[in-house]
Amino acid sequence: MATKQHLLAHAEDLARRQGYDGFSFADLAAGAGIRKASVHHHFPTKAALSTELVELYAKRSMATLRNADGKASGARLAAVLALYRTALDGGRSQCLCVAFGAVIDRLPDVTRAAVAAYQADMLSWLEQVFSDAAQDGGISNPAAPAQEAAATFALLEGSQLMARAAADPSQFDLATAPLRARIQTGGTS
Amino acid sequence: MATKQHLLAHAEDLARRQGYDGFSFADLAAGAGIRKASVHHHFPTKAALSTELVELYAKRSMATLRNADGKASGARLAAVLALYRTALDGGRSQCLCVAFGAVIDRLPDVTRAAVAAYQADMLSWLEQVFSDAAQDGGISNPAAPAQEAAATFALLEGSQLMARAAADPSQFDLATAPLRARIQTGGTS
DNA sequence: GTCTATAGTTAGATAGAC
DNA sequence: GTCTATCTAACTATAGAC
Repeated sequence: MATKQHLLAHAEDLARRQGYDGFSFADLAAGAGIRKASVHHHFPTKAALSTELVELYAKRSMATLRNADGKASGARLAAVLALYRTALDGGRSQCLCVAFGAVIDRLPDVTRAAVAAYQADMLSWLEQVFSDAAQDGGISNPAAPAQEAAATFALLEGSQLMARAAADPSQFDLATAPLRARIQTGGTS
Repeated sequence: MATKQHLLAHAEDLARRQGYDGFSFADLAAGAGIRKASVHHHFPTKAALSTELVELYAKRSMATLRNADGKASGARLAAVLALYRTALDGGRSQCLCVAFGAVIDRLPDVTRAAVAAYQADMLSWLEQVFSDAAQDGGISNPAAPAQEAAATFALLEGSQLMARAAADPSQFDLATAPLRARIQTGGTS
């Protein structure tokens, strides 16, 4: 079981940095100190491995966000900003669904479905945040929640992409500054 | 020369949809009706081909934007929104630098530099738009131009990513709606 | 400018021994 | 659960004939 966890961790790291076509069973085998054939014992196909990767990533991400449930809308928006800032890892990495989303056409059907599900969950969670913001005033200038959720999700993914291409993680902070500025620290506006 | 143009066009299409590791000399050869070795006559290496691809893409994109130079800030912002909406091609494709940016670690050095240059040009152009907006009032609620430029670029790239992962191009419009709503059609506010 | 032929490497996946 | 061995296919790239 420890081997499987090690394989998953290494696979996630490689997949996030190099993309779906950028990691192989050989890479994972080398990382775990076993042979390629042994990796297939834990994950029959790359499709199965990738799907499990996305599902675990989604579960972990949503669990992190749900820790903030109950807090005011501004605090929850700050939480999702922190989640993506952390995932950037100083420019070393990015969200798994940025890496996989960019090559969505290349993914096995099951993996593509897992990416879409992750995205739908995120959007739904964000929509609730902006819906609550209209009540508690925790975020200034609120537009329609569905628009705000989509715009926020796109901004977070795009900011990671931009920061990494520029090899400058501070670009993430620059791009998200206007959104962060909308968080009302004083509670009800 | 016609063959080279055909190879470039096919390569761009594949690269944007499938990513750097998702297209091959074999694909290009098949598309042009020639052999793999013949493709190497036009482009010695994949690094050279990819770099030329990015440079041509950047040149074409910037030329499109410069057509709007001289117009008011709001019209120029609308132009860049249209550029990315068009590049999405109904969900069929995406900006070349979204595809390549997501696997920036995998790119040859020269190609990575070309992607970074494209991004720097775009950010510089956007910064001027928001800088002018502070004067002509063509965009409401203007924050610092460098922040606005970064946020806009990230939003455009992220919106493409999101729309394609959701297999729903209207998600691009949803995500960009709040930004579009800031364009003041009446000229000076 | 295109071809055949091929080198050298890597990929995902399987069979069957231990 | 890990191994050796192997398969088939794909990859980038080159040499040299036409």
